[in-house]
Amino acid sequence: MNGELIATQNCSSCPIRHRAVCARCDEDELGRLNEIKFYKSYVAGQTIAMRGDALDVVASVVEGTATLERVIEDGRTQMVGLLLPSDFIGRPGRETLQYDVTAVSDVTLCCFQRKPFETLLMEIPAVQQRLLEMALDELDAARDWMLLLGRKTAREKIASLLMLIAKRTMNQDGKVMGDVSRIELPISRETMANFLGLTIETVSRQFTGLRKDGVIDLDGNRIVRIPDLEGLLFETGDDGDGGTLF
Amino acid sequence: MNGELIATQNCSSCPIRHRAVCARCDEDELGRLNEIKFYKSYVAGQTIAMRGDALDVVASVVEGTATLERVIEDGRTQMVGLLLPSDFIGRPGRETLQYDVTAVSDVTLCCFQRKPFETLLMEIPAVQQRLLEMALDELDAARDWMLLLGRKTAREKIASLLMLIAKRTMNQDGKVMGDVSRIELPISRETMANFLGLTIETVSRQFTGLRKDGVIDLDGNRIVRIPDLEGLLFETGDDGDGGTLF
DNA sequence: CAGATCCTTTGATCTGCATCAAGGAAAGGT
DNA sequence: ACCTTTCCTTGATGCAGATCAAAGGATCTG
Repeated sequence: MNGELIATQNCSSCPIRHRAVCARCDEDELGRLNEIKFYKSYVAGQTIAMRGDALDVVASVVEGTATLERVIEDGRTQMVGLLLPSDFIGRPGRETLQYDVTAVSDVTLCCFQRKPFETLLMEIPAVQQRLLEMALDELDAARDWMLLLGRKTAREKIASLLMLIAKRTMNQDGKVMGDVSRIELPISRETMANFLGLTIETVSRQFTGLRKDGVIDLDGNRIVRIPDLEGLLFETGDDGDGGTLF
Repeated sequence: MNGELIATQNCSSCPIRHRAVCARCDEDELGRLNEIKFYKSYVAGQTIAMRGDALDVVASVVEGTATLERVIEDGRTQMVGLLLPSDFIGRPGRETLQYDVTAVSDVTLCCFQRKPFETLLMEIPAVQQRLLEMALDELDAARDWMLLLGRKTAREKIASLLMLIAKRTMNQDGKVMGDVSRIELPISRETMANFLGLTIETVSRQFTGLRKDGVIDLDGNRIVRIPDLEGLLFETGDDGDGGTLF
């Protein structure tokens, strides 16, 4: 990782402490995490780390969005993880990174040297427990994602992605965050394509298709209006009882 | 879960203890796990549990193969997990099951009531740590699987599956287990199709295609001979430095 | 503001896999 | 051994999405 080191802050001021690794720690444990942590920031588009890199740092996303991607030699790329604030990068007990990590927007990471972090892990069960919870949540999300990649049509894939973004716009930390019928796409057509296992042309065509069918309105190419959320949900092929994808 | 209760065995005789949840426990901790565990067995094809079922039991696979699947209302089915001996079913802290669980072969499970298991989890860090390790391994496997589903061709999917089975035939618990050039497929064409996001017809055609191209030999429809493992690896589209898929 | 670069859309065409349909082979039951 | 059922293969056809190609729109730069 080659991002710029910005500052060492107190963990109690860490904006993600309530959901990230330290969510269950007491003050003493927070202090111990503080001793080994530091912040790094990256600009949009920057490569944070590449497959094969030595994994001597693990980190939590504090701000911004990053992606995990696997790439085949001929250039085919599949996104395998979308990292949002509080998500974790790297895993204890592994020496090298398995994926390319890229900053989609400007990103700030809260980093820990892996070795001392692993030591803390053994001594603070609350962190271990929190990591297990996060890993299982990600596993559920990955499995919903596999259903999407393996069995959904292009239109269903796009609709699922829109629902996912709509849900997140609506609901952040359990708080309703504003008008669901107007959502802003935080990622480019190419990023969507790599997320969904499609080409950018197909993504674009599906957007115009959904617009022509009156399911969505487009305002520029980053703002989507959804007059009828139920109508969109119907397009996803989901049964409505809610997957756990993000 | 409606399998037949067979016997309560001592955990130290549990055939999977070296890799499963109890891998890191001392004798005292094993004793505590023993108090709450019991075995159940299922016959090939039997449904072990269904999406939406109350998750009051978690379990380790002792013997046999089971699958996790997600199903859309119209019948489209995607396998999202292949459970082999030592793999874990269910997750602490969740009330209902997210997937259909089916026995592919005859299956024996080592079960724990979820509530007391969760209590033990808080008290025995070794189990917590082992679960985290297993969850992270599964997450890596799921991500390789996503690359396969999203970006690989039918032929590459089949080749990847064959490599996966070959690797496992070759290497079980670090021990070389016999001739790699002759592998037995443990699953039907339909199961493969649901694994790979294909139809059974396409799976079948790809097998005949690989045979006609001399990449594999078929002996019946469950025995595959691979004269040239490198040749098969080439077909997978992988770069050879090894994913972690199972 | 002109030029360059990047992102997105749209069109034309192609193709890999799905779908529909039928027949063969294996496995299990009586 | 025969019937039934399930699994697998093969063929014919169709279509969703990829590919190839080109032309807007944005955004950035000097």
